[in-house]
Amino acid sequence: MPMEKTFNPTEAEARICRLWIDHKVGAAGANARPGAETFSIMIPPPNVTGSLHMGHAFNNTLQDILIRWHRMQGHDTLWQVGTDHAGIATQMVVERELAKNKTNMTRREMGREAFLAKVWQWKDQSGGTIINQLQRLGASCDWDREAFTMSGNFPDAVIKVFVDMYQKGLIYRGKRLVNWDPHFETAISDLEVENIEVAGHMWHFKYILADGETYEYVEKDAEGAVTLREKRNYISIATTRPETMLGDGAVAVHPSDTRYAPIVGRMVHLPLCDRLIPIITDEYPDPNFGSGAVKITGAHDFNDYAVAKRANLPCYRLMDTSAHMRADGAPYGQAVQRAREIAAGSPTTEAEVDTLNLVPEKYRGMDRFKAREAVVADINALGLSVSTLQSEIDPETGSEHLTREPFVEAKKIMQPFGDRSKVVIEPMLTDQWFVDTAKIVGPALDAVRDGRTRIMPESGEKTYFHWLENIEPWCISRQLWWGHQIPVWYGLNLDPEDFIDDGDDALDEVEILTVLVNSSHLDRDARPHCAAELSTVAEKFRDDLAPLPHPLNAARVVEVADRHAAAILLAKSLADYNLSQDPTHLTYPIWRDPDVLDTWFSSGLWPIGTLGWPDTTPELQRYFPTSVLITGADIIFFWVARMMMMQLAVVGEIPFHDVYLHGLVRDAKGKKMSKSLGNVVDPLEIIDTYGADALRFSNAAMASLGGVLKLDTQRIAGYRNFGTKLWNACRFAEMNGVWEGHATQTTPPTATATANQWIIGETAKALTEVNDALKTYRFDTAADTLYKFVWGKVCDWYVEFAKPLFDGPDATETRQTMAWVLDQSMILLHPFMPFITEDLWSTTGTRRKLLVHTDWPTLPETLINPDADREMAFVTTLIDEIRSARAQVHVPVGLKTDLIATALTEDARAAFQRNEALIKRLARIETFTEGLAPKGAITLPAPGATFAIPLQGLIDIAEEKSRLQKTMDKLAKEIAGLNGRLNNPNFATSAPEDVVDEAKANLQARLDEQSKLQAALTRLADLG
RNA sequence: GGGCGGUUAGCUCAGCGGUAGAGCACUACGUUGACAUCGUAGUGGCCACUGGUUCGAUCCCAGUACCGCCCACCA
Repeated sequence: MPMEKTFNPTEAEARICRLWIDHKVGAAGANARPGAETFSIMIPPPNVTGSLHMGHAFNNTLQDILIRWHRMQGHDTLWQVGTDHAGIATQMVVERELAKNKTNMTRREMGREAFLAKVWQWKDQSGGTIINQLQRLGASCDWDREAFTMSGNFPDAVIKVFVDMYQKGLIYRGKRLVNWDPHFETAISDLEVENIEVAGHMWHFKYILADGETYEYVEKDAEGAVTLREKRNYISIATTRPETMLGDGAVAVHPSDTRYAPIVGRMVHLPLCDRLIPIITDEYPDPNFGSGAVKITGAHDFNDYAVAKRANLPCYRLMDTSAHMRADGAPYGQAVQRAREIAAGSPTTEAEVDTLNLVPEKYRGMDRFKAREAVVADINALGLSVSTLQSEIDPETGSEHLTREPFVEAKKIMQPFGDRSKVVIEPMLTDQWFVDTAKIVGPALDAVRDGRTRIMPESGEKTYFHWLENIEPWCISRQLWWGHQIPVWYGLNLDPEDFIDDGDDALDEVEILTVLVNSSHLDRDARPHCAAELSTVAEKFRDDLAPLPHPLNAARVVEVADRHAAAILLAKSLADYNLSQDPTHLTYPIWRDPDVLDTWFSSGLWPIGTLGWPDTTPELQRYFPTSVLITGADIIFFWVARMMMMQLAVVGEIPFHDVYLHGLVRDAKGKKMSKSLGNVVDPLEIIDTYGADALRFSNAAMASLGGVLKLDTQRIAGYRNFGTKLWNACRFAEMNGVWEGHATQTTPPTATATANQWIIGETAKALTEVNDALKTYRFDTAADTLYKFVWGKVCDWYVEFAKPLFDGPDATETRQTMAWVLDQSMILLHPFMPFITEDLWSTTGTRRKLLVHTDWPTLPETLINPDADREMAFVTTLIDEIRSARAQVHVPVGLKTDLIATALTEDARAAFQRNEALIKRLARIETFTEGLAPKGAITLPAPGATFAIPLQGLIDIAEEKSRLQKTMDKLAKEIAGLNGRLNNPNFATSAPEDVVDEAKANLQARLDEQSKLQAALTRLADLG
């Protein structure tokens, strides 16, 4: 059955995709030669519930090109595939899904266990989507090894790393100010915060000095001249977040600030709060900004926190987990009473400070932004806002009034937002787990500094260093449910008094549970034990803890726990613990830390985790460290740097030798793709329209190192056409019997015809260039080379040369050469365009193997024949010139002309004769003779020859004159340039010899050409 | 505020010491033994600006302008 005119991607891709999967072509070690070097890549695991976007398509195309290239070379390859559980993202998706149906319970209503069941359900339902889409892209991963960060051995590996790092003191827990996402009600890391400039305001408040004190406030200009002198009873502070003033612990001024020197150490009244706070000095306030005095709210601002720590000020937390003003704890009067005692020096603890709710009753339970309005209104009402005089013209009377208005500055402020939730992040003082990154950053820096791991492009290396050299502790705990739960258990501090019942009856489950929950506040300071399995630390608890007054019935505890989160947690932990001892009764009050780990903590272990660590698996030994990581530059901190730190910390080895970072894929205009802009290009739609090969080739061609990647569908269409071009070259071959009896040949046929020798050499050149390009990750150069070779050499010239050769004595050799050249084209293109090439491979000739497992060629340089190259250059240049000249003097395309050689060297004559058929056909020449140019001919100079095309009556003499003149002008310019250089004495002495020689040869050739043209012009002048 | 990039044909980008290339777009012609998802021939560039180094600079260095991106606590 003859070939169709075009390749049908829709049909073929589905069929070939199936074929590859069924044959497990991407299995670890597939097509490997014994003892071959290994080549391994870890896929950046996409979110399990995600779908393929253009970034994935780009990224995975590059990985697949490398993997296929190495696999065809017989290397032992592994492309490890898998997905990430993506804590926040997935939890968000599932919550959103639940919310779609109003009859569903919310996450909180259904509780942790039930919600996690829903997440797993969702994972099972949608988790295969992206894997499928990767397959449609043509990715040749080892699908049987698909990993998932929440399945198989991976969670065990994660937990083991946590335990190991905990025991080495690399992980610690502490109450710190962290970025808190009020929507997800979890801590997030610095990296998950996006600072965005928004329109904000700055308010200025007066804090009145205690005991009616006053001072002389003096402002001076730069020269020291007094510009303002007044008696004040207040200090002015500025804030963009008025609601936080409720938690102020002090007002700070710079020690050198003379304006406030008289009142440093004095107390001021905190408005609305019935509290006094001190004026302290600290280096932090900038005397030149605002009033120079800063309110210090240790629990809600990172700078203030640092000041508070230095000054030993208590940090009063004002908000709850959803960023509403706190409504818990004792009444305000009581809390503030205790705060005053603490201020007066009463001993306290961090834990106690945290329990004190210093939000006055009025604001309790308010949303933080509502509270802001209320605080501002109330301070204004008290007359404690700094005010300015405003002039107002009465519209009726026209008279001017001066009024005092609160001073509120409109101001652009940088506000932190959660990168997932998009809500304003609240600095929050909470208990969290941290990786002590300072302790593990060294090896990660060294590995890149000494070149064991290379980062490309180099700018990525700079970014990497900059971040790691200024690394902050990494907050790894998340108050989420979907993730790896922290393997730390706590014993409860029980006060035996609490278990003494008023009556004579023994306490029942409900009462005991109530006591546990209420008395302990689930205090995590109490007897933490970290272990992969609770059983391994059970003895420690038994030695340490007092048992419960009497064993509780486990089932009953769970039953009575109701939906109180802490109670459920406790009950569940009790059950977990005791089930390993006694399936029905709970004996010891132990609970497990409910937090889960940051997703990046687990994905940071992706390289070793997917290879079976901590077991010393054969895969770990063979494929680790991996060869290269290909990923977006946007996750260099999130993932790349952390993998470096973690792998080095855990197994003392770099995770990968090379890191290839690429930019973000943008639309054709360079805009970020976003749903709201409506410019999102769906790779699956591109595949449907143009085929996966076209998308892949475009991706490769775009992949220059560094910069933004602009995706243009016109370009994709262009590469689809490129596939069609190859297809049709094969179709041409088929029509000419090239494939009949053809079987794959690793070595090219011995060719005698120059055109055949030449194209064999061109193939060898293309192979070398592609190899060199891929070795240095220049996917764009490789793609460009292949495009130029297949289209520009094979199709534009060789196929045309073959047409006359098929009719001549070299027909057999030419068929063999064409078959070989097209085979090589399919092989070389296969990593880039796997579908069309695999399909062509199967329909052309007899094949022992699928193309995906066909040997990548090694072609000796001796295949490049310089004589053949020179001769074909002569032929193609001549053809080009004849075509060009004909077009310029408007010879009708269909008209064949004669060609006369007016001068010809022996070499040129031989070259011409050997290729006469080709030249005649492609240049549309009827007859060729040697002799004198007749009147009315056009003249064509060539190396070693001068040709003329007689066109009596067909051309205008004037037109030919102007054509020659134009060429002469161009030549004259070049000659002038070359002369200029060669006549410069410094050029000859300073420039390298070969450059000088080249210039001389160049000049000679130009002069040669010039004299030929000049002769032609003279002849025309005689005529005309 | 700090850091890192970019500025080359109408558009998107390569090149990076020897006076410029590709694809697309554009113009003219064209059903020549595969291909109109095509062919042939063309048009189009003081390589952002100013200095410096050099025999020679689009390329190296310094500065300027504009454009991106990342990081950052000015209340």
